Amino acid sequence: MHEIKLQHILTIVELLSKGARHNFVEVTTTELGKHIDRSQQAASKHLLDLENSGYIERMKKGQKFGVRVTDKGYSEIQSLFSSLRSALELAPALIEFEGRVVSGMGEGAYYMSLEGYRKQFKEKLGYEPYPGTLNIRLTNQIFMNARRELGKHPSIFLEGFSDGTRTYGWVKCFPAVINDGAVDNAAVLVLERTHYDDNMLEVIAPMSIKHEADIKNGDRVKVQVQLGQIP
Amino acid sequence: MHEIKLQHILTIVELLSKGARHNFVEVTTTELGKHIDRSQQAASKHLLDLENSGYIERMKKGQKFGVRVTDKGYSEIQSLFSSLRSALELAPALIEFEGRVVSGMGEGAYYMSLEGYRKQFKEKLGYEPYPGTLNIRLTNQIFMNARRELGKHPSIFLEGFSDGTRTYGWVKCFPAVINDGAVDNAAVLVLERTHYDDNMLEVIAPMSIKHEADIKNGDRVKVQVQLGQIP
DNA sequence: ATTACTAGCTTCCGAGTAC
DNA sequence: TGTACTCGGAAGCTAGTAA
Repeated sequence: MHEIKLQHILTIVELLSKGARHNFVEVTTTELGKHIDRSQQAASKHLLDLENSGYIERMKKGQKFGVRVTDKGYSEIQSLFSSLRSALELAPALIEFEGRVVSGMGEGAYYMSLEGYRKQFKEKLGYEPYPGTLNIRLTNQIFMNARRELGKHPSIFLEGFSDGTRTYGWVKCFPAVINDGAVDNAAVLVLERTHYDDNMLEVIAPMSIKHEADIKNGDRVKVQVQLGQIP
Repeated sequence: MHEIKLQHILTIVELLSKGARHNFVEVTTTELGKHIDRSQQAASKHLLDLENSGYIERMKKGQKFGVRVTDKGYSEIQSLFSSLRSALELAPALIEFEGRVVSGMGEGAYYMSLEGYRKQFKEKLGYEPYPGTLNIRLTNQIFMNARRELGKHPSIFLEGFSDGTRTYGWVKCFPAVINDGAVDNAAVLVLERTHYDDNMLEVIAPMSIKHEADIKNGDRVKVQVQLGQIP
């Protein structure tokens, strides 16, 4: 895969940023060492190794050297660059949860039916949720941790409001898919004032999820939250 | 600059491409070692080190581990990515030459005045060259090497032609700047059939370069060839 | 000034193996 | 199966120094 030794990466990068792609640039080993945070001797060794491997070329220029990165050296860095890019970009923006359906306490359904939320659902999600949230108890510590950090990610944000008597907190919605597509327009809710623990996941959809996905209380269920779809 | 150890880069990249940015993914040290071309023990050590440094988080998941890259780990990779990008992109596409002006042999000027070339100059460079090329003898081995490889780069290409009697070879033109801008619309020529050595540089411009830049035979002169401006 | 050799130290890795 | 310990060797680094 990567022929080049990792230790040499910073050295080539430093040379490239000095313009050594097309020109022989004057670089002293002392100066180079300082930039890559190594000793002068290490820098010298790097240049020797890189030269022997055909990644750079050097020309005596008085006492110093002129150094240039070869095509071979350049393409090695490009290759590494591509690896990094795909690792960073392809990181699927998708958080998976697994758990068991538990009977809803009716509470979520009540809040979601309030006019102050319903009109925001309609406006921002494009539908009014089926009256009744799906409650999922997460089974693994891993998922509980992920649940706890869900709120950090960009979300569809419903403002809190007041009905004169009391105030209601904000709600963050995360588009989600149930059981690999059995329901594909659900949303996981994160409430400002949650009434559950971190091991509970509350999910809504335009239709009854239990009916659509044919699941009942106690069944295992998979929820995939889609990140990166919110502008 | 980069806190992360270079040896750990491939490990994190591998984890990220498995989706470990947002989820705890199951990875065995054996499998991981195989991907980063190290032993199982090395992979295990990497994970331990990365965990202790706060670049990844792990959760026991049965016998295996669930591994996730933390924000800290992610931003380290992003930082390295940025370094690579600027090294690759900012690599100034500019080749510098230095040499001394020598008296032209008149030959270049003759060829450049031929109708077959002149109309191509007008069309592709936007001007007809001043009758008389500037001839520069390169002073340093470094520049001679660069001169030799100049022809490999993308250029403004003038086709060869025949006048019935004899044929004339192609000419590659490279936009160039003389003495830091004294003349900024010159062009270095690389001829198919060069009449000079690799240590000679032939330059044209719409006006007399000697007059514009106030130089005479024997003077030192700097020529900067601009690459990457040719589509 | 430079570059780069040598010696010695530290880090990293792989094999064997415990759990 | 897994992970990760110890240990011996290889690789990488630094300091000193030669040229």
